[in-house]
Amino acid sequence: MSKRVSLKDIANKVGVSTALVSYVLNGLEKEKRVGPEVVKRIREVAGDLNYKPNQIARSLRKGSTNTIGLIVADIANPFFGQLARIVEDEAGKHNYTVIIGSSDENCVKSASLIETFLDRQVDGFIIVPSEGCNQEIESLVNKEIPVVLVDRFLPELSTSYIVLDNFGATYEAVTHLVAKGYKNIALIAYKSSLVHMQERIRGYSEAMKDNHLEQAIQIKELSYNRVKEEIEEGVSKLFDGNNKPDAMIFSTNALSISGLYALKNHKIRVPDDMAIIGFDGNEAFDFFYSPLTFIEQPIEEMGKESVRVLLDQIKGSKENVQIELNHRLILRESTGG
Amino acid sequence: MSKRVSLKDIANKVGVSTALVSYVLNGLEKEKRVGPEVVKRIREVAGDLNYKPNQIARSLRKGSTNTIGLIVADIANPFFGQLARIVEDEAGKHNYTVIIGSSDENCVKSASLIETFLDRQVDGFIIVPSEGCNQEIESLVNKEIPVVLVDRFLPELSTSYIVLDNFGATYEAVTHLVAKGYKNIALIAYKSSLVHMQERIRGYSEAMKDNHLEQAIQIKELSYNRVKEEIEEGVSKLFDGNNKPDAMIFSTNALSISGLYALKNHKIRVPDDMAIIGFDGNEAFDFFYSPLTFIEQPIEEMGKESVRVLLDQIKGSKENVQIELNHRLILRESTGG
DNA sequence: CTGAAAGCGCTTACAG
DNA sequence: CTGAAAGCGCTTACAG
Repeated sequence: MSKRVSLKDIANKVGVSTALVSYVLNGLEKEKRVGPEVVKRIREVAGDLNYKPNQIARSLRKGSTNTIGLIVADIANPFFGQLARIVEDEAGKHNYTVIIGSSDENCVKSASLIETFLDRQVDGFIIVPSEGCNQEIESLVNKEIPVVLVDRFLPELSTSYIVLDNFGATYEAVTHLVAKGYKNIALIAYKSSLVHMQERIRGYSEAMKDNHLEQAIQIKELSYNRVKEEIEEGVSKLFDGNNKPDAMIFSTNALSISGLYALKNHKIRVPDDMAIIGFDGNEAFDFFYSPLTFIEQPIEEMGKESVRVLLDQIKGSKENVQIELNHRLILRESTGG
Repeated sequence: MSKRVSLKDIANKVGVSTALVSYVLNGLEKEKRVGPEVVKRIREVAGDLNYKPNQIARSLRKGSTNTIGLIVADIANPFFGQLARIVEDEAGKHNYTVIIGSSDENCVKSASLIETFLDRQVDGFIIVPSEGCNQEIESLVNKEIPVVLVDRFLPELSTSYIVLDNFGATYEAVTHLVAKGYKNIALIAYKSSLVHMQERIRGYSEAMKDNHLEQAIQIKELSYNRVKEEIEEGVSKLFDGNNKPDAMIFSTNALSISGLYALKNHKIRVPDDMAIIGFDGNEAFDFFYSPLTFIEQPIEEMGKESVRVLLDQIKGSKENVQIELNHRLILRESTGG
């Protein structure tokens, strides 16, 4: 491997110190400090030698790496893939690089990713927090390492975060179904104490109560790691029960997809046997024979804002910015057109 | 921010040199070199102080970063998201971190990502090469920087790569359609000189010829940046033409999805008006009213192999490993069940 | 056998 | 005003 060109190589060739080369190449010569012909010569030689600064050395010296650590639940999940793409683009505009890790909603993996990224001296974190990982994130906060939570937040912790108006999203979903004449509305959720899930559940429950449907409340809470098995079971049970639902709301993208497979297997007709509302956009929603009404999240805004807020913190802002973004309910055939 | 603990802090506390601490903590004390009580004490203090090595300093010193640069077309595309996830997991097992960039099939962006990653001293690259970027990748090869191409390769360059048997994939797709009685089979492709696309086109063409259907060959080549517009146009034209196709093969995941939207808009009935074969698995394929027959790629193997081959190169192997993985044709209703 | 000293490639406080 | 020297936090060749 041909050795990389360093500041020293340029300095030797021009006959000045590396310090001066560094000043010039970083545009800090302040003109007066050095003759214009030397500046020109340094630039020339740097160009000829195709000099590229070694960011690792610079990072060590400056104590910052221009790197953001992004931890999502699973980069293969389209919602997080899209989010990661926005983060990548936004960070890139500001000369930051992103390293990405998938936690699988698992606390041990999250902790290990945080540690790895910390060892690599990331300047800040954007994290989709998993259940029960408060401690790991709290320790970042205590160390005053910039961190922005996204998609969910931890109410016990005082951090910046960007989330959806989860309560409003499911509340509106119920309201829409009620307006369409549905009454036995079930919610499919994850078994999770995380606030985004609790808020989606609360939005559903409150809306049901406000519509005097509390006796029809049915919530199926599934385990993240056993969704496929449990959703089949859950759908069967809902249908064998006494108050068979006439509508279902899925509270995440992945649950929606799994739910659609279950409905397909059970040959349940949408919206005749049952109306359906999904979460997040998804191509599969469009090609389901009865295109899905769904709760749309502003992923782009979510990604952009999280980068913006994080960079502010990296630049020194001590303010916690807590943003709730608005959903949009996209109406289609699965709730009666 | 509480200052990080460094080797020096431990050394001071124990009363030895940082060198010794480094040896001990890296398990290189060779026992004899230092008394067991000192080893114990160093380990103790490191634990008490919660010492974490600074990887940036280590990287600068060692000249390697344990970081892989992964460049895909678009991390938000599920195919690349899944690939990235495999790469992340495999790399993690070997203590490597992955930085990801999306090129949008654009040469300028690819070049800029390569440069950024190079400045950050990645130990090697896994790249989905874009059209016309031979020069950038060639320069990596010339600098003897480990690089593995994935999904596609550049025949002019001698590098390692992991790709699909693209020729075989479309060849079998045609064969299957012919066996089902279809004759006017069209191919929807990208306008691209990249070898994976050319091979898919060649597989289609050869299979058509081998089945004496050369007069029915119809290939629509679309621009990556204008797929949505052009596919509508393309589908319309195919249907207005003299030899209206009775079957279509889509040659990528994204083309398949766009194609399904077009078919839906044009109210073309699958498989009665037209049989369809998609590329890659996709949830949307399952929920299309006529579930799609598709060419399945072994994404997991592709990701694992690319990491394995890259790490071999990083460890010094000079051998170029060129692997063609087998597709599987998954038969479903869109080609007649 | 042992451990202090040099050095990776930068940046910038500070001595002259 | 100028630029040499110190130092970021490690690792390891090498002098003793």
